[in-house]
Amino acid sequence: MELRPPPKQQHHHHHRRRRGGDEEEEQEAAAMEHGHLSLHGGSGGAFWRPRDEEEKGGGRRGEIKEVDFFLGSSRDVAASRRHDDAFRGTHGGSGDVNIGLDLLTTTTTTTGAAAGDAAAGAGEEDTTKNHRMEATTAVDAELRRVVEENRRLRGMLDELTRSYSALYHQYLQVTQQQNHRHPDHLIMNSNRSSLTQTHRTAATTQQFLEPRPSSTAQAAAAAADVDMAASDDDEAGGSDASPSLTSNTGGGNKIRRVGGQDETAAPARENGEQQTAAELPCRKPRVSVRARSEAPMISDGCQWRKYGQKMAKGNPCPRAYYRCTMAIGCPVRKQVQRCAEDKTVLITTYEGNHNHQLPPAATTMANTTSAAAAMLLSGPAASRDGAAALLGHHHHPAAMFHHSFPYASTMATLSASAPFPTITLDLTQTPAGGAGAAGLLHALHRPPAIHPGAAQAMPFAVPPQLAMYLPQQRAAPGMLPAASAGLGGARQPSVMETVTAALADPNFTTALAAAISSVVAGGAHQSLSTTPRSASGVAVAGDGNGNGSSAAAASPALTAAEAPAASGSPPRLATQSCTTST
DNA sequence: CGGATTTGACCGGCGC
DNA sequence: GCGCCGGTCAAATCCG
Ligand SMILES: [Zn+2]
Repeated sequence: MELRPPPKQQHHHHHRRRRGGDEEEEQEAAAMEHGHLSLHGGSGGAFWRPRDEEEKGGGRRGEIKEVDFFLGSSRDVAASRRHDDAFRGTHGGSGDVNIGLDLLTTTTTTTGAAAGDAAAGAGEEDTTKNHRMEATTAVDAELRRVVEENRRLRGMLDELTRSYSALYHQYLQVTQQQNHRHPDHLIMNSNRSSLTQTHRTAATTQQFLEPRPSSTAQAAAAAADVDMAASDDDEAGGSDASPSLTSNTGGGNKIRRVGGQDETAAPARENGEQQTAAELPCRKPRVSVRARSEAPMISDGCQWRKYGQKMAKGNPCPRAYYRCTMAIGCPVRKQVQRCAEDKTVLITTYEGNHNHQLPPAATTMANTTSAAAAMLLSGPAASRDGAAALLGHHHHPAAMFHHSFPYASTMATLSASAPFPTITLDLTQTPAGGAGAAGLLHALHRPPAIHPGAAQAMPFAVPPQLAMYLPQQRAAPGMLPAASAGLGGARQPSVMETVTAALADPNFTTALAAAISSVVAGGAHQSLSTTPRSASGVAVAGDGNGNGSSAAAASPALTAAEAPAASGSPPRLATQSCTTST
């Protein structure tokens, strides 16, 4: 810093560079200072404005679902209870007779005795009463049955959701392993565990992925399952605050080294850890989205700060560089550029994983993207099937995929070219209404390095379902050197299977969730009609909590739900080109 | 006044 | 080693 030349000199790059390094340092320092950084993240998550939901019909649904999900076990009871009440209320309202019954219902046990007394009084009445009694009991029984069933369903749903997540994690894990086949014993371990038990795996994975050494907690966590995961999250939150995590998250970020002087000097060291950690041989995967939009930038639910603009050699239109500002230190970057041929098409490329939670809208997109990525990952064959499925069979996972992920309706392309693997989602050709029809899924190449990480790298969002359980994970996966290993190897098939499963699952879960929630809610049915889209909702839920701020972890569902209170970011673009039709 | 943009310079990688 | 090129920085500027 001292060395820094007069402000004016922009020509002295080395100095500048150095400065850059400093900045980085500063940032880190800042992060550290705010031990509660994680909190920030959490709050951020909280403040995803509801606006997003409002923007989009689908969003709302997601909301609801989300609640249900999270509530999961703890809130479950309450919810069901509520449900019961509602039920009863309805009944009473509808039938006059019922009113009486209702009362009786409450006192079921006593009924018998009471009846007896009454009987003593008068014969006819007695019979009537008996009848009524019977009716009452019958209804009551029915009601109970229904409630019980409802509860069961909920349980199942919960379970499903959980396993799905676990599975997904597993999948990620496996893929990762393959990608960097490094002799890490850890990897091996994780692998084995993954094969054995899903739940456990999830926990393990988390650990594994987790940058910092929290081995002790792990065991417990592993055993514990989801809940444990939550606790881990807390921990994670703490870590978030720490610089290391940040760096990890940044993954690909490279810190610029200063000119010689700096190097010689000690200063580098502090950064050192970050640098090394951050520095990766391979570029992280990217996700790019093509959408029609007049606006200079599509609204993806995140806040971005422009940090550069350049004229790309290929086209007349400049390319703009943005950085995510939703959370301090969020490493995610994106570049926006108009397509040379068709200027109405806006190409947005995302890189990195968010270190914070994303707004619902963003999550939806993220889901779609990740799902698409997964599909692509699964390999050419799978994709082919997928296409076929689109055309007709709805049983096929791919078909479901499209159903659930509106954004997917178009076309996803995976390209290995360039230093980084890139997944491209083409949203330009979709007719507004039809999700299924036009959609086509393409897998062009199978670049060596595509892995779930890519999905995570995804722009808008963090890994969907995972986030919930693996707060920190986002950091690790994305940056792994893709190059090391392809999906290749004997393992591949299993991976594919996993992927398929993963894809299939979400839908099911989603649909189920939608159905249930709508029923429970008694009000919102839209979800059913529109259906699957709700998947996003699910994901959102997961994300919200997942991100790991301790706060979030503490009261996940609540946080997610309530959070969207007030953050005023102006409802910027109407451009949901992506959202709606584009 | 603080935060976001603008914009020209700077850097590292890559191909020649 | 040089120049191109994609990215990034950060001073200057804009804007609410
Ligand atoms: Zn972000």
